[in-house]
Amino acid sequence: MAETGAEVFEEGALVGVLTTQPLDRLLDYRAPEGGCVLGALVEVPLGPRLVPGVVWGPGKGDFDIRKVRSVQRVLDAAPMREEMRQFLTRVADYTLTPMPAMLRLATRAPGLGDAPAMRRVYRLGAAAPQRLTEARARVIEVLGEYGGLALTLGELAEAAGVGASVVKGLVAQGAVLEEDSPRDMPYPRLDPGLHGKPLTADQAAAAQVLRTGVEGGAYGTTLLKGITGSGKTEVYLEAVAACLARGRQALVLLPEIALTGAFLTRVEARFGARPAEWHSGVTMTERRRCWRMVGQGGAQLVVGARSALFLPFRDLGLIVVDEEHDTSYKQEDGVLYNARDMAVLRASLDSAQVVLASATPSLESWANVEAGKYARIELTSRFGPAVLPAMRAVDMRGEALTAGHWVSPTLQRGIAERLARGEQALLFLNRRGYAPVTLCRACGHQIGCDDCDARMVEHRFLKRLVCHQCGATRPMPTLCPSCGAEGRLAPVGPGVERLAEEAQALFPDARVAVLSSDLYGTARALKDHIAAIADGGADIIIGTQLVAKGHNFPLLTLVGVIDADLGLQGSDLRAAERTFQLMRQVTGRAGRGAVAGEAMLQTYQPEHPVIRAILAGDEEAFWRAEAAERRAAGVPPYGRMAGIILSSPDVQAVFDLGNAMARADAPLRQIGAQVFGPAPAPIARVRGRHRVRLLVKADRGVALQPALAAWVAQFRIPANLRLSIDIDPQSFL
DNA sequence: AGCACGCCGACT
DNA sequence: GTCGGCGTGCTC
Repeated sequence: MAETGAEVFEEGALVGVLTTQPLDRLLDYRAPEGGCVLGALVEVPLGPRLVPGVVWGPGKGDFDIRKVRSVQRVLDAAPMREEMRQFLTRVADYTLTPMPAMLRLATRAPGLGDAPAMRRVYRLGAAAPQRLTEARARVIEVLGEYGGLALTLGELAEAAGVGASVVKGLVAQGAVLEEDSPRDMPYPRLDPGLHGKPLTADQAAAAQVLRTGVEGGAYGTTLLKGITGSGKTEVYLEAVAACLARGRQALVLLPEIALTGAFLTRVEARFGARPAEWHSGVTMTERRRCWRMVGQGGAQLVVGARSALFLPFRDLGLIVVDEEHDTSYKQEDGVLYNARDMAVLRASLDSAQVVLASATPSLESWANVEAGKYARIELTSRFGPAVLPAMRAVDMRGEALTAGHWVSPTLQRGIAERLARGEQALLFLNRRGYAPVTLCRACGHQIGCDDCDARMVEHRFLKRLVCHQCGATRPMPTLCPSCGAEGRLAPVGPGVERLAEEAQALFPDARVAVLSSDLYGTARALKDHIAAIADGGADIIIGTQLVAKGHNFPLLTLVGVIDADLGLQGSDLRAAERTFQLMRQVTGRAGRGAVAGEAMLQTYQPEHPVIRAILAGDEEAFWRAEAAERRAAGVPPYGRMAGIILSSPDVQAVFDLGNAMARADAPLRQIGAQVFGPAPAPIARVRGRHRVRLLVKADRGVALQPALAAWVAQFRIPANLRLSIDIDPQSFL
């Protein structure tokens, strides 16, 4: 496993090349003139085209030797390191992604195939200028001022206030030298020795623990927990400093690119220069520079989005995953991976440390701490113990609510009180899906599926109840199966828009604002909107989890959680987590605002342990109750799940294949896994493609991926049908 | 992924 | 008789 130096293939030797073309195996080529090393980035002929690839190993020699062609050329980039090749292989195995797609992720640099971009620069020459005109003198003066620094023609002409011809004239005389230099410059050195903000004793102790970890030079993961204002960033920047001081590279992952600007400024204040940046908002030129410099060691610190995990670091010593609980770490990048988990994998291969920072860690990380896999450091607030909002449950079984309404009279009175005092109220919807749950307004009974733990939802067109887990349907009953009340069954679960309408109807004079990420084109527009609202631009705010992202609302004193029950029965596991996190974040602000906050949780199950733990504000109790729920249901992190999405313009085709897959489940039964579905996917149609979802549930510790691969391999997938596998899906609707 | 080859309908 | 539809198959 140790890297055998630089393994060299002599010219003409057979090499196995992994290309970015969707072929499921390596292709044999002959090493080019001058040979090539293992891991070399190359360009190979494939049919009529040239495609990028990586020399992955010796050739197998099982292909007609007369048809083997030669590697066209070796690209001018650092060869892919052994750790990186292993990382790609492991991520591919875990996420069941074909290797070419992994390679595309790892070579997503613009201009990779190009020769290193050069630019023409100008510096002072040896010869003295003839006929020293005023313009010529200014050029010489500017070049003198900039010392040895080379300027481009445009920069020089502008600085000297002359035309390009003046410079060219001086070049002709030899008074100014014209030369080519690489366009991609190393990033300015960061100085880990500069002094950071003074740390409290608490923070200094935490920083010391992280520093010790980094200095050990081995793998380890630490959960760094601390509420907003507890100095998490300062603390992990100390770990970054220790890493840079050892000469290793560091990576800080942020969940949203909107957060990078502020973070770069903090890095500059701490280390005296700005680090490399990697995310979708960065220009092509800058990306190329970042990718190359990371590979050459000209970038010490990268701040970026999740795809930065696939940059070609030479010697990565530390990965910080900030806001590790954030769900945007798991998203489609062509490859479905969870950046938090893959950061841990990459670090373990690179003998690097991981710091997972969050005020409200994910249950997965909490469970890993409990299991002894991660260390944990907790920062207490410098403002003293957190002040929780006054929280109480609104027992919805006793509230007079008509169908289609969600704001209980109790919550309504609370809102009226706040509005009268000129304060703000937030109505919080903690769910992601769109399907409402069917429940009895008399007793709170939720109609569940006979075969699953999931609740059933009303399908408007079919006028039947549908289980969104397994797809089973049954007629809509008129009587409650539990208490027998007639006509009290209703679909519950508003969308933000309908909730906003209801709030406006209840409070005609109030200004109602909806906060939803899909309502705004850009992150900037959204941020401005949030700032305006926080400033008092609205009286009632309707929002989903988005609101819970670290914005300060000084006027906000009442939070109403519309349906605190969602998620208690497994439809969206993280709903309870989000409710709890919101309570924490409101807490974080209450300490700073002048007025005490209040929270009302509308629930049909006030005695449920998870609800009780939220109300008690007892974090450990909440985690334990939530962990117990999930353990009992056998869902992550105590069981394993995979979602399979089939999509095609042809509805019949997706259901046919889905049903066939559900029947041919022998490979899954072998490992004791179960298949549910097919059922319509959470978003049943996307851009004209019908989507169907199957869910696979297995015990923890079984080899799920090989079984899934064997299961899927039984079928021939028609050309216009796409099958994607989502390991560890975020929601199971 | 491309881009070939290959076997069945409406055109000069 | 051909031009062309995109369904299967190959690319080292």
